[in-house]
Amino acid sequence: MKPTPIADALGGKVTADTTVRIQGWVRTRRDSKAGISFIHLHDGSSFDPIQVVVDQQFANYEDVVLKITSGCALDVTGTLVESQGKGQSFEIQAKDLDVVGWVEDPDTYPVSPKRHTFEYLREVAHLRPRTNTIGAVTRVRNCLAQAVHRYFHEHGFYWVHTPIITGADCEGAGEMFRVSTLDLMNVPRTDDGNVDVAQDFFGKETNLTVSGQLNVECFCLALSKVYTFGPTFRAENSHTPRHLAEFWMIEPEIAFADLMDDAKLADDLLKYCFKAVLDERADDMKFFVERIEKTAVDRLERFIGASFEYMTYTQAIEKLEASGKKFEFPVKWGIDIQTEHERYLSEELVNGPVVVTDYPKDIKAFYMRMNDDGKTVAAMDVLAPGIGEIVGGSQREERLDMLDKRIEEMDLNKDDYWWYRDLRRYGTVPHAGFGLGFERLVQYTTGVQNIREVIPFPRWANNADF
RNA sequence: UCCUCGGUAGCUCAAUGGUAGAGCAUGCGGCUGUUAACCGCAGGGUUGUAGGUUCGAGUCCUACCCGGGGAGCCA
Repeated sequence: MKPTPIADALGGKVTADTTVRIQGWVRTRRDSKAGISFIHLHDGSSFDPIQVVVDQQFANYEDVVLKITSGCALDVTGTLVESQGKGQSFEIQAKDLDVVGWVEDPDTYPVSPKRHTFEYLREVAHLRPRTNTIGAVTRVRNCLAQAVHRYFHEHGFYWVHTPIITGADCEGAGEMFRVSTLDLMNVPRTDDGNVDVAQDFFGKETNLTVSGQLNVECFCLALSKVYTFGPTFRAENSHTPRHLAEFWMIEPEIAFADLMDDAKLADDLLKYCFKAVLDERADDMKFFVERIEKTAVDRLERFIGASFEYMTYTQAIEKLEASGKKFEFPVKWGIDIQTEHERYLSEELVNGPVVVTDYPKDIKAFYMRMNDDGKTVAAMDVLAPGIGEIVGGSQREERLDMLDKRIEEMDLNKDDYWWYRDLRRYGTVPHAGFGLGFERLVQYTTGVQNIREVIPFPRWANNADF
C-alpha cells in the first residue's frame, strides 16, 4: 500500500474509515494502562503530527509498542477515523505497526521531548530538523523561496546563475573568502616575496562571491528583467543575530528603470511572498504566533495592507534630529544611518517598513547613480521593524563619464572594471536593482530572533560544523 | 574587532571559600481517550581548559577556549 502524507490524512484528503499507511518519526508516546497507547507521528508534511492509537490487543504491544520512544521511525497501517479526543480531527487506529528505526539510547537522545534552547539545538544541528520550530522554519523558508521564483517567473524575469567563484579585481565591499588550491604549507612566492597567484588554479586571485550584482547587470542589459538567487559569502567576523558568513541573497536587476521602479519592485515582491506564506503555511504561522512571536501574522497582514513609507535620507536625518532622542551616534547630515537610527525610524516613527532614499555619495558604493545635486546618490534601503535593513538597492550609474569619476574618487582601479564599464559603452540604459537577504526575509516572516535558526546549517566565525 | 553577561547531571538552572542540589528528560511502578498530562521511586557529575592562591576552590586570581546579548560592518 502506498503511504499517505500526514498532511493529507489530517486535511480531509482521505476518506474517513478507510485504511491508510503512514510513515514518520515519533514525537511523543503516552500510555493509558486501561489499554491504549497514543503515539504522535510527524513526517514533515504539516506542522501537526498525526495521532496513532494502538490498542493493548495489539500482537506485539508489550514487546514493541511500549518500547517506542521519541525519535523512533515508524511505518503504520490502520484505519483513519474521526478522533474521540480533543486536539485533532482525525487519528489512526493502528492495525499494523513496524518500527523501521529504533532510538538506541533514549536517555541521551539529543532532542528528547522537552524544551531546548536554540543555542543547544545548534550543537545538534543534524537532529534539530525534528523539532517543531526548525520543521516550521524549513517549510516557511521553502514557501518563501518558491514564492520568490514564482513571482519573478510570473513577471517575466529570468533567473541568472551568477558565479560563486569570482575574480578578486572587481568586487567592492566586504571581507572575502579566498579560493585557492595552493599548498598552504608551501606557498609559491614571486621574487619580491608575494604569493605567486599565477601558479594558483585560476592563475589569479579568486574568492567566493559577496554579490552577484555586477554579473547580473550584464544579463540585465540584454534580457531586461533578471535576478539572482543563490548563496553569497562574507568573511566578516561579525557576531550578531542578523549576520552569517554564508547566506542566500535575492538580487533582481531591471533595465529602463529608475529608483522608484526599483522600490516598487521590492514592495511588490515582499507583499507577494508574505501573501504566499499566509495562504500556504497557516499551520506553521499559527505556531510562530503561539510560541515565537505573538505579532508574526499581524505584522505580515499589516505589511501587505500598508503602502511603503518613503523618505529621503535628508528627511530621515531631519526626523531623527527632531525626535528629541539621545542617540549614541549623534545625528548629522553625512553620517551613515546606524542601527539605533533604523530602529527609531521603522519601529517608533513609522512602525512599519520605511524606504530611505538618496544617501550621501560618500557612504555608498561607486556604482550608484549620482543625483543632480552632486551630493547624493540614487540609493534606497528598506528598513523593517525588528530586523533593520532588509533590502538595499540603487539605480546604477549608466553614464560612463560619471562612473569613471566615481571609480577615481573612490581610489579604485579603472582597468579592473573594464567589462563593467563596457556595459556603459555599448547600449547603456538606466537600470536599477536591489539585494534582499533571504534569511532576513525568513526571520522577518517567522519572528525568529536569531538568523542561525533560519538556515539549515549556519556558518559563522569559528562555526562550520555539520 | 570592541563592550557586556555566562560555561555545574542528557537539557535548563541553583549552591556565604567548608558533604554537589532541583526541574525537565530517561528507566521502573501507579493513574488517566491521552494532548508541553499527573503521582511515587531510581540511575545519572573530571563544575569549559590550563595554571595559581588557600588547611580547604563550583565559588577567589591569571591566561586561553566556547556561547548569549549589544556595537561596528552589512544582507
